[in-house]
Amino acid sequence: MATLNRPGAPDGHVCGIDMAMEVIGGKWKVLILWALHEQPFRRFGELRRLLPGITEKVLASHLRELEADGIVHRVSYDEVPPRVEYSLTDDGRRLNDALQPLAAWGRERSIAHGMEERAG
Amino acid sequence: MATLNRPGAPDGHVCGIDMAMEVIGGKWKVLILWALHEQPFRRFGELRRLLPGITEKVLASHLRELEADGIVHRVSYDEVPPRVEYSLTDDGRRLNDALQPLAAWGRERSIAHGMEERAG
DNA sequence: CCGTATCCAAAGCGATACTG
DNA sequence: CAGTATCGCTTTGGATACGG
Repeated sequence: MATLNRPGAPDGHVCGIDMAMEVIGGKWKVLILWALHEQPFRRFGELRRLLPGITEKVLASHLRELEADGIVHRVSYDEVPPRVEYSLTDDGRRLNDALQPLAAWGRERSIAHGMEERAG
Repeated sequence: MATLNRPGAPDGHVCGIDMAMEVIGGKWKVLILWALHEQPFRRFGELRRLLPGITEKVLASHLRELEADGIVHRVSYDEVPPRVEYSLTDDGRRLNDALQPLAAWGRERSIAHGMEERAG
């Protein structure tokens, strides 16, 4: 024992968190999850509008990675103009649920820091 | 509504997760938290041994960032040879607690993937 | 023992232009 | 509408050597 789960560690898989971090590690990924969990599905342009500042390249690549990781489901309709719908898989919904305590921690923290600023 | 909490978004601070991600975003940070939560404190060299593959530079800089973020507490004893003890702050313990559902999700996932490999 | 200093490689991200 | 292609920058992390 006594080592954590990095590749090369004698007895890895102790805490499981870095597996999760690899999935949500991209700069915008948790925000994509959040945007998807509010609705049954979202279209590409809709996500782009919900994430001001993201580029098409980054949105597309993050969506492809989340799809490869089984977090996001993609349905492409063969129409003109094109229509593509993104949604969370069951595992994606579980991931999003598991993220909620972390979100709550972040919110508490931003409130506390806001109070500091007003006090200081 | 309808936008998330990136800088520049009209009504940020909706989900709070990216604030948390900024704190735990470094490659080894969640592992450092995990290593610290098991004991009241850990010494520098102890952490280095617990995290096989991490370099001294990265460990030191991650610890300094976590300290600046109020997650880790550092106590330096003026002795020869030097002794420094790192521990979680209260906020660090809360963060670690908030990480547990994510860790559970990651463990379930690695189990599921292991079964796939043995089946395929 | 507990770090810092320096340099380098790789990844990630952003800007822009273009396509089916 | 929903992407892909290309390029360059910035950030991050790794290797190694050295210092209090």
